[in-house]
Amino acid sequence: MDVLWSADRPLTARDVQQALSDRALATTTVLTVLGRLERKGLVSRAKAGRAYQYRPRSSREEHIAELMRDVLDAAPDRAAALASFLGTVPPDDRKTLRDLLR
Amino acid sequence: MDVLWSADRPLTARDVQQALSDRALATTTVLTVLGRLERKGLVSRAKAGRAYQYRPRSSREEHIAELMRDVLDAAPDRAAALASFLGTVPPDDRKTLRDLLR
DNA sequence: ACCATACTTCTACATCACGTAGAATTTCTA
DNA sequence: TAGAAATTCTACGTGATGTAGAAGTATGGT
Repeated sequence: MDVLWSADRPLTARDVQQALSDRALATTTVLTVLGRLERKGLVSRAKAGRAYQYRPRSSREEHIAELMRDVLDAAPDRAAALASFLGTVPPDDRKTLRDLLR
Repeated sequence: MDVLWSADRPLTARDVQQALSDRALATTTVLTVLGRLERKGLVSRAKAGRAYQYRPRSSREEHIAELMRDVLDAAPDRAAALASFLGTVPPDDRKTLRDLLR
């Protein structure tokens, strides 16, 4: 996902493999992972010539926001959870939120 | 964790087992899980007579807040993640946050 | 039109977390 | 001190994940 999120265009498996060349992954490994990510709805793919091109279904930040929401949804007392959250977060984040909520 | 969080006092393994009596878990099963939770820092225990008593290290809401923070920490652009988060959350939550930030 | 090559799919294996519990050991308490 | 209760150690099945080989399919150049 990091590779796909960092790219500004859809990537083929080979592109991803090259981006991770330090790990020397087999092509099939990359394909397997991309396939699993697709099955989980994190990426979509479209045929482009001989290969598929993969792109993230949502941005990294959207994804993170969704994860945060999922976590929050486990709270019986959402307000208390949010209060605690504000407490553990750096002041900058509180300022960001204040501005966004205006 | 749900059992421990719902209790207003430290619980022994037997207490937990009884609280989950519908699942008919073996005592050792409960002990194993409590031990793993302790290893992960989610609960602490203190000897009380023959048995240990377990209690959550933090409240459910504190725990949830920490998880949210962990997720947020994975964002390179925290402000964007927070903005997205506010967008996926119900209006009530936004109001809660507005009030808390005042 | 054909074949080598690139790409994909299917299958597989190791590892890890987790739910579950038996065997063996320790420790109260009557 | 003996028996019951509790803990520890070990273990097994399952599902997610990282990894990749074998085999099938399609593409592009000649």
